[in-house]
Amino acid sequence: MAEKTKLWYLQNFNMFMGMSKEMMTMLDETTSMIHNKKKEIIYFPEEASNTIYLLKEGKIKIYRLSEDGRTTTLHLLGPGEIFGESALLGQDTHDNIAEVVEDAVVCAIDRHDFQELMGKSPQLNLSINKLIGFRLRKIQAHVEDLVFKNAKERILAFLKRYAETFGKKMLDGWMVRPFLTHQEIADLTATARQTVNMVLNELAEEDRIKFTRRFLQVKGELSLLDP
Amino acid sequence: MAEKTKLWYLQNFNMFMGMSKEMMTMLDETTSMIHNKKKEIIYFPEEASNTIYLLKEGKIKIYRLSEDGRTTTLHLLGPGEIFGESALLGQDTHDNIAEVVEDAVVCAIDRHDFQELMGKSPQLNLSINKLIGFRLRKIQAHVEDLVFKNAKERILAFLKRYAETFGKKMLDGWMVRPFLTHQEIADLTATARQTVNMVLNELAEEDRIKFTRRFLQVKGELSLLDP
DNA sequence: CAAGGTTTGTCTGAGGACTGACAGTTTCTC
DNA sequence: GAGAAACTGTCAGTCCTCAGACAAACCTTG
Repeated sequence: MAEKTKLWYLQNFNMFMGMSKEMMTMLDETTSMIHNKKKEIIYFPEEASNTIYLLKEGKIKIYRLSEDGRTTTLHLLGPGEIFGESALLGQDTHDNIAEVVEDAVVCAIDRHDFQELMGKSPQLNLSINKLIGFRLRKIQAHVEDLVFKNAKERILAFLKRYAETFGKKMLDGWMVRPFLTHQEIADLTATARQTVNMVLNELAEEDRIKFTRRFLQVKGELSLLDP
Repeated sequence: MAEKTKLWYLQNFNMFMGMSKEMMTMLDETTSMIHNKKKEIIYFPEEASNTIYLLKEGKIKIYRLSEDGRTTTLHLLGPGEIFGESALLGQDTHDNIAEVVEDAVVCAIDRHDFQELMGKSPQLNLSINKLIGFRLRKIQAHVEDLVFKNAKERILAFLKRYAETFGKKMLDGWMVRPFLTHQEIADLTATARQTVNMVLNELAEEDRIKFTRRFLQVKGELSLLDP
């Protein structure tokens, strides 16, 4: 794949659609593009949040650790999403961990620069509001899942969303590549690794999905993953 | 208690601190003050979200119902808080239920009027951002509690927050009045009513709290409620 | 390509917390 | 103030899902 320029990335960011040329230039001048390898940590809780990140390629997870070392993942983000938004919301430190799940390209923008931009562009302001609204809705749905659904239902719901968000529609179903480890799915659904394993094999048994370490294939419409 | 005027309420809303007199007047003209009785529903999911609400007095809960009639409460709001904010976040319908828990006085503002105000006042814009950030943080903490804590710990954590937020510090501890029903606490902590009952009696047994249907008293510092 | 680390597959036992049931209290309403 | 409705208290049984243990398969990195 040909190397892409930062400007190319910025221009293809939904959020910046309809932004004037001057502003794009300013944006281009004030951002820095960073390549991150899997397992790299982008920020920690308590760390000062002076930067907004735009995810260009790869996947990032936003998660938390408990005192005794357990993990729960709040968001799994893909290309086109923003993170580190605490900086825009009146907090001066992060409260989650952001870690690279798949090698990523990220644009970093200083919070002040970004806020200046926001001040000048009601467009951008609106986009950010929408984004935060979306984030809020997503996590409320997560709470709902945690409370109302059992382990199997949560895993199914997650697989469906995952395929929907990151997969490609094929003639005979959906294909997502690469796939996650069972442990990663467990962290995303607040279940145990063994439970994920069981559910996944059950689904394969029933011929609803096919999976290896490398890919997940849903053998038909995503409604196949409804409970 | 003497009746208070709408303007009085508006002026004492943190969010509007530092707002010009003209804007306050405009606000006063475009809002309507509503008194709501316990159990009244302010909005439903799917309902168009054309209004922002400012809670002046009383308590409101924001919650969800499952298909089979179970309930989980996402937020319990007190005076000074805003709700119905979906309208500001690019959604045209609500996705939760808002219900009065304690007789409430609410100011309703049309979303367009409010957005116009926001456009004119960066102050207000900032306040709203902070508020949304706060909301986001709160619900992330809720997820963390759901995943990492067991039922008893969740109930303890809730009681602590509840006393902190709504209680008064006394010579010998904290007093909150009125108290919630066990079922309401269960809905807030994703536990069963019977479990709440058990934990509450256990705490009273240990002389850490005292409670009736009318009040909750914490017999000392709030750290008494740490697990 | 060998060795070590990581991930998957499977089974078993244990326990936290829910459900249901019902009696006893308190509060509300007419 | 009486009756109904709502809430609290308690117990026993059940079940979901987690935790632990270990072998096998797979990947990756010198």
